[in-house]
Amino acid sequence: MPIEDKQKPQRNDRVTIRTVATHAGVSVAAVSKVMRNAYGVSDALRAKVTDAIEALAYRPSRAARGLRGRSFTIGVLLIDIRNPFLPEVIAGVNEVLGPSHYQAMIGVSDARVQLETSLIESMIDYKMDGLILVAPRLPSEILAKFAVQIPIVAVGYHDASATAFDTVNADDQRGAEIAVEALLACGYRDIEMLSLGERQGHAVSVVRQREIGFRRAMQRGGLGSSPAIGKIPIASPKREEAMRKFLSRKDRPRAVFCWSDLDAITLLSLAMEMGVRVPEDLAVIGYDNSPTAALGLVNLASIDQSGRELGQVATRALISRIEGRTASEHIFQIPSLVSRNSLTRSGSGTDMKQG
Amino acid sequence: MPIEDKQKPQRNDRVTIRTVATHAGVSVAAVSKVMRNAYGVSDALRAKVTDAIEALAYRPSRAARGLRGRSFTIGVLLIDIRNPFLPEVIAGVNEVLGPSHYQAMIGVSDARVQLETSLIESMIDYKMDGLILVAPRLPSEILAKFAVQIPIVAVGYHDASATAFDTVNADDQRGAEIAVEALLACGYRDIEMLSLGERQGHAVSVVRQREIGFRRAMQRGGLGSSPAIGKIPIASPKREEAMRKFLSRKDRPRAVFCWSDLDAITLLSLAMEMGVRVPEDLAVIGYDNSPTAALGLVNLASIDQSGRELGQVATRALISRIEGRTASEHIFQIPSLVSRNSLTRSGSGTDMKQG
DNA sequence: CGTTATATGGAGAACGTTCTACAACTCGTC
DNA sequence: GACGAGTTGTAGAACGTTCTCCATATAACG
Repeated sequence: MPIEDKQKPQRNDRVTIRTVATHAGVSVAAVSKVMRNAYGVSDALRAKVTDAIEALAYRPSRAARGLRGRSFTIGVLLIDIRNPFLPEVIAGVNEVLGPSHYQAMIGVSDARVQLETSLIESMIDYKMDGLILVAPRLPSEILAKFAVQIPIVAVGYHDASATAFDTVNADDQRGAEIAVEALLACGYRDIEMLSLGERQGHAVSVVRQREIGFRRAMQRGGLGSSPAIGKIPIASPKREEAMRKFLSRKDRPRAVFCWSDLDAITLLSLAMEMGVRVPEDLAVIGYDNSPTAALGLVNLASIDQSGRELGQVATRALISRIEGRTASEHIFQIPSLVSRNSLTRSGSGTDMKQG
Repeated sequence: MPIEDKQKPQRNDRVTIRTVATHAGVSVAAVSKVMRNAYGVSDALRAKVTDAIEALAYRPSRAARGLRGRSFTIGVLLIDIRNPFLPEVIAGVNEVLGPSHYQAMIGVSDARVQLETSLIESMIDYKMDGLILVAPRLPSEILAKFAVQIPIVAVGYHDASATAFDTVNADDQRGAEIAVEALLACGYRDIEMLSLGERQGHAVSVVRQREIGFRRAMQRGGLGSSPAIGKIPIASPKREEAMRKFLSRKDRPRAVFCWSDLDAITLLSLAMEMGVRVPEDLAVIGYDNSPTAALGLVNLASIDQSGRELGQVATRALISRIEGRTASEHIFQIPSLVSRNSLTRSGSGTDMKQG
């Protein structure tokens, strides 16, 4: 079949929408229409175009797409890549995105507000179609401002009053309550929480929510109106120092609830080094049910909040918002207890999962 | 009837390069020149423009930049986000990128060749300036084809003959030798390796390189011409089953070298469950020196290959290639041994048996 | 037949940058 | 006062899409 040659020198070897149009003998607009599944395309035209796309192995430029329309990319912002809980969220995101035509690009902010801001801006500048922010540090007003420019779903960010963006959370208050209830059920009364020492107490953060749940459950259990909450710094040398201090305290509590498995596991390790027996001298319960906690060597009881599901739900919410939903959604999941030997010597040592 | 993608992008009065130009009373080209630090800009002009940029909080659109020039973004492709070694690489990348004007965007391929290809293509389509591929699965010819379109540095990919792209590796052969030498130095003679059971043996992969080093060191130590190498599948249920089988073998070796801490740590856990004492009954040495290995509870001897440094070096290599280098570079780092209790009871006196 | 509605395809203006080519202006220098 | 040589700024053509009109062909109807 003769193809009309427009004498247009193809200096670049890249296959563009124009190459496809020429090859199929149709207009650029027609190809674009087929690509976008737009209205007003006959079966014959569609066939011609898809054949040409196939033959030329055409891939639309995301950069050019972003300039005008959608880029079919969603950005995921992680606060920290070393916390083993976060990869689970990514896995969930990818599972939902897999069959769709969207792709995820991940940025890592390392818990620095400055970098977080600039990554969000970059993602907007890339004309990404939506953002999933995992445990962002920015205040709600700032997020709301960004949300005007791009659909946003925040995970691990407790602000159910936000109207500009969606949130997806495990119920961290309830999770902490479950932890305390489990300790109480084992007969422990002298209970403390080891929380995270952040510079500014971020009311929306999962950590603060867990503190609230801890306090409520303790009060409900009749254990004082202001139960003890210790703060462990995030930086490494001071972090272990604080834990050692806790472990060697004379009035060390009988049981401890750690805000995260990360801390609980380090605590377990230090306890072993210092000859503090777990659970005989000190019962420990963590949060996240990370893979390391499940190791027989570690055997850490933990609150499970399925990062995978969180990622899946967040992704679905984001897509629905991209496709036009405007009312904000705030989704909660209920965490559950995974009982292991650090809580009580339970005989077999196999996992016991309870609602 | 066809489904039409409908979207109403909010009309946003974005600050563009044109806004800045008008505000500063200069041309668009002048602003672009200042942005790019190009030649032929007077101090007065520069001052006017930077003031306007500041006043308007102008951010250039990466999408538009990518269409014409550079996007100042580099793509990082991770084979798997759950392996705790990989976050270290990212950390190294971010450290080098931090002070520069480049930013990293990460894609996760989940070890699927199909997804890996499409992510690389996406990153090219985004007009990213360069790619760091961490332990890619694609064959060298394919990578070379991509490398024509975009600068590529492969990490954990042994192909020193590649001319189209750079490689950055720890010397995995040497690492395995060091592991065997350490086991020999402890007096163990009956040594096996537990390697990864991949579908197609990928000669460029770190795993195969470690097998080569293992064989060479064993032969050099006079321990047979074809030492035993077991294969552990990657999928979870079969994986533990294979390890249990190994641990309960009557002719189980006295010492084992695992290709990765991931496997070594699981092995340690199962050994404890099954009553196999480490190191008394079985000495174990891993690879990667991951944070979990360093835990007192785990205390796994391991070969350290500093993922952070690998990330840093790869990033510097990529930037130099983006800035014009054309000859390929193949960089090696020498790994080192971190001795811990899983290798030999070394005096710190920690007990592997929990309780 | 003429008129109108509908279905299909195309022209061409955005989108926000980069960067080449060139204009204008200042200094010397002969 | 003509002529380079150098310096500083600008105009305008890409880049590869999307998407709003608009043109044309066909069908439906009086």
